[in-house]
Amino acid sequence: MGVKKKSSNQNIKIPRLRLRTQSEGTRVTNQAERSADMQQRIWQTVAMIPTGKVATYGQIASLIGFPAHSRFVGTTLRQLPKHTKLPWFRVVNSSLRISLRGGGEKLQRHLLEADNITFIGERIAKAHKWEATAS
DNA sequence: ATTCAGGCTTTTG
DNA sequence: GCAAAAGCCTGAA
Repeated sequence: MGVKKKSSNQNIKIPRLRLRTQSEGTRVTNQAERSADMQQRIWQTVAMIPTGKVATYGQIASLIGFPAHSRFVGTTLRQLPKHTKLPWFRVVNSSLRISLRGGGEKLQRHLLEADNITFIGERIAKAHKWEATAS
């Protein structure tokens, strides 16, 4: 594969989404529109985490092109409806630990274990970290 | 406009 | 490995 790698950039394929057109009759600010677009990208990226793998918030943020927005990834996932089809539970913090506090932690771990993911204490085995590769 | 808290990350000690 | 501090960015009050 004659792929030239520049700096520490990984061979990651970033999903390209069309910017949605302005909805009629509804004026949205540029900022709101940008956030909505970021959320779309977050959803799409999270959706492609394969079963048995986990990604970090920062990893998702980098994949969508905003490496400094790891917290926003968390905020976005938090707002998901309970019945969502998105595998939100496959996103963990940079220590490969569950960030959720309260009852959510138990649920997330349960869902991850259902995906055949192994824990070492509170930490997820490194082998489970998802490495997005160019297809 | 300002302040604060949030499913974060990285650096230091 | 862990705790504290500092960055970073957004949404809500």
